[in-house]
Amino acid sequence: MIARHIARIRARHPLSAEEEQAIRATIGPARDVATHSVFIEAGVRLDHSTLILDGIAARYKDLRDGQRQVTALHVPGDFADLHSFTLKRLDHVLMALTPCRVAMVAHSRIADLIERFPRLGRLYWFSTNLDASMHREWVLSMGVRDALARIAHLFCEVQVRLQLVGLGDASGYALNLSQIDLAECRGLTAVHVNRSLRRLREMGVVTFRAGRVEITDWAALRAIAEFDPDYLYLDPDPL
Amino acid sequence: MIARHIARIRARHPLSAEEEQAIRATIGPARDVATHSVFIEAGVRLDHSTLILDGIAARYKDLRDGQRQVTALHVPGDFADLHSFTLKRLDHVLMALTPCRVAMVAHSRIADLIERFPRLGRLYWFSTNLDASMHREWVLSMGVRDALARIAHLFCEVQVRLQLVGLGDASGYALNLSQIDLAECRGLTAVHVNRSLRRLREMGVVTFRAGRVEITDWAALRAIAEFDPDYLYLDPDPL
DNA sequence: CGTTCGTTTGAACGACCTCAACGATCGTGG
DNA sequence: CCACGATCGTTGAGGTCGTTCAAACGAACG
Repeated sequence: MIARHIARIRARHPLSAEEEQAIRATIGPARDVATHSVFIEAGVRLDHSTLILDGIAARYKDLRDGQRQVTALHVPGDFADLHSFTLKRLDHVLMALTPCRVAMVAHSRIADLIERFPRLGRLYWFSTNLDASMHREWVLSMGVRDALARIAHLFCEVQVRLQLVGLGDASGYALNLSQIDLAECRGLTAVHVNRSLRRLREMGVVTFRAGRVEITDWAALRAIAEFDPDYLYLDPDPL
Repeated sequence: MIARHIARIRARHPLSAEEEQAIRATIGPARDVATHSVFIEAGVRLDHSTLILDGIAARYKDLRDGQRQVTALHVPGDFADLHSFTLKRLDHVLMALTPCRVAMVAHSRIADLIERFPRLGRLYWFSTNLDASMHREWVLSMGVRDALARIAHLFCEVQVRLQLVGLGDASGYALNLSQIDLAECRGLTAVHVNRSLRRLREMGVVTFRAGRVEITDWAALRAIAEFDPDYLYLDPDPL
């Protein structure tokens, strides 16, 4: 399952066999996390980061009245909280949105790794900068896209990210989230998400049902979202 | 003027005289950038990062119909595009919102610096992760805060960030942006920003006029915004 | 087989937008 | 020095997108 993490890196940068081996050696014990359970609390001092082996996880923050906003989604192969390596504690919570299998990676091992392989340090730095790039695209979505485009954009982003690690295909992918989860990702109410999903379905663009995103018209979906994958930095760069 | 950059770092982490000297040695030539002029284009391969010595700069993205969304604001002492060190090209534009003085820092110098001082590498990594943390707070703002809270939150954030580098005081600070700029930061129209500013003024909380944010009731402003500075990681940590 | 959780739909409301007009300020050029 | 255009701020009226509230339905699960 670490393979997905390696695949994710290789999609953007070459990785030697030696580097791959060194990365694999850092991976600590794995554990299962149940749906909707929090596996990293905000504000707690951390000495490890968490790799998503399987399932979908979310970073979220909430306001006093209980309104919750998901700020990032994580798919298999992603580090959910690599940024805790430098931040030491997080400003948000990490929660499993589906049953997840995660592996702990001690910060001390990451420190050793990047000392021995400084280039991997930059690759991991890149990875957190990629998270930031996705955050910016989300700011753009929440700021100027309407509900239809926001939802469409999320479907596009997840499609690309999952395909990178060998999950899903051109026709769609498994995404076992509730409409409530989607609403919390997009800054909308579940009611409005429901109506927007219906519109997308009736337009023959995409169907979200039974934990699966079925893309029936990729070009249209992309157009509605104004999705430009540039911000995912997919063109390999030697760094 | 580099002093603000040093102050910004010292607000979060200790810095030895030797480290400070090494950082100062990386700073390249400075230049002036006029209001509303772009100093880093999207998609262009970069070999340097840009330090803001003076003035306010913004990262923005826009959609086809011309709708613009600012994804981050930068104050003196900030690197506007340190992330280009690993990303190599940016997914967004960098523009001066007020007359700015900026300094170029060659990526090769940064590479040398962090090779000689690995801890500074982590501090700079931290800095980009801090940017990401602010992005997340912006996602939260755009997702769940209403117009009044969004604007109030921005005023709070900038207040704290400017005070860190010795600009402004408890009563307020200079912020020479137009209401249009503010609107593009908050995903609102200029008209609605205008009305919201009036409300904040009439409530006796904050006045935005003549390029200045005058905070008349910090507690109220903070309450309206539900501003919690946690995400700015101000408690010094040895790393 | 009742309870719970998510989905779906309707009706009414409200926050924010659009369009439009006018005023103030300021730099520029006649 | 004044006229002019440009830019920004301000206000009003009306429209729309998304919300709130409410209710009914289906599926999953003990």
